[in-house]
Amino acid sequence: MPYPSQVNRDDIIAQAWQLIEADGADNLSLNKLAAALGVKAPSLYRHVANKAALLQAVNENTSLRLIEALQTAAAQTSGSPSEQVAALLHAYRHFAHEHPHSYLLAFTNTDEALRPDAALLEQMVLPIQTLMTAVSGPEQSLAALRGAMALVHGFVLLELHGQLRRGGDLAVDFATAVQAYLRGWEAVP
Amino acid sequence: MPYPSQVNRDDIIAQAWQLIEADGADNLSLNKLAAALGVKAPSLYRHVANKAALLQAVNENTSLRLIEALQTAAAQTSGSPSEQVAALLHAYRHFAHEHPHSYLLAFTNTDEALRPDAALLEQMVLPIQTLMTAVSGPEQSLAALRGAMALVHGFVLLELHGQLRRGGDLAVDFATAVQAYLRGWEAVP
DNA sequence: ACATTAAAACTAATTATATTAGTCTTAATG
DNA sequence: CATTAAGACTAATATAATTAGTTTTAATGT
Repeated sequence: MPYPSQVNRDDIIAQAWQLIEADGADNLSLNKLAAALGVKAPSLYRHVANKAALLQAVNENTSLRLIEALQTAAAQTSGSPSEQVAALLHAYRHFAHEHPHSYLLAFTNTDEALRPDAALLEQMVLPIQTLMTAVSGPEQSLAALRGAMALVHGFVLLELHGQLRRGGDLAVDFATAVQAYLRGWEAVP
Repeated sequence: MPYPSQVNRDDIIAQAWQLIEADGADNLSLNKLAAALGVKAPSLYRHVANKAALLQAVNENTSLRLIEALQTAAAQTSGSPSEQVAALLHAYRHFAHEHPHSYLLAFTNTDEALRPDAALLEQMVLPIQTLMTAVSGPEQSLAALRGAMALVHGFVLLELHGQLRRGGDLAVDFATAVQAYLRGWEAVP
């Protein structure tokens, strides 16, 4: 192996993840990343096609972690289907709060190439979908799932982007909104 | 006045808005913008402090247009408070679909300095807030408003970011989700 | 008519970043 | 001990934002 320092693809992605967690994707340059790994920027191209591919790998990492968090939460939840959905939506929000920069990079990206792929997204929402179907019935299950995801995702983004600045307890308001939404599905005419 | 071409701050912001509408903020460079105005990039600094200030002005423009769209919709709506809220949420979504790039730039921004200010945001949601209060009662009106905004904003972003790719009619699913949410508030125990 | 001023353009330079081309180092292999 | 190839390096290029310093020209005052 050449030269003192040595780096592999996984190291690079792990380090990128950490820098993004700390400072956000906007503040990640390949120079900084390389420096953190004790290497110069061009060396990274030995392991990663380009910055987009790197960020895509970071995003896949984020998706996998979120999937894991939701599966864990699903395994630990009990109660009525509605209560369990609520618990998963809270777990989802909790993840976003724990990893705001990674969450934003993974799930609010204009760049087609950086988006998590469809299969991963499906796997991600599967636990919620299953329970939601029990709440809404199978006919409307996709609409009900989409509404649920919109509600959490939207709430989280409004929080992360600083658009809920009028006070009050955001955790309580989130719980209240989720309950209203689920109650609406239970009260189908 | 000096030199053949001449440009003022409003021209610059209007042109930036148009380029962003067409191609997204990621594809706007000061070079392109200046060229579209028949001028060189450094000339822009005579009228705008820097790129951030320019984008901030563009975002304010977007907010004002959205405010106008919602006020117009509010003026034309009739029916029960729930029906009127639903109509406003549809108008909101419609605006986002008509102006996806501008919407994303204005409302999904990590950069503190680019965010629409609090007063403008309040003005924006005021028509929705007023009606929502009639649905939820005044006690819970802030939570109810936040949930409604989260639902639309989240739904729109999932759409714009290509995360609802499993078919079905998204307009119908949106309407369905909104109805469920509002029904939930009407069915408060 | 002419000199002055000031707004607003310009060119040239600086910094940062991603990326490519071409070179050097060294561990492993024959 | 020679060769090879992975993986580092330096140097160079292109694009962007931004700053410094210069030039143009309309308007103003004498």
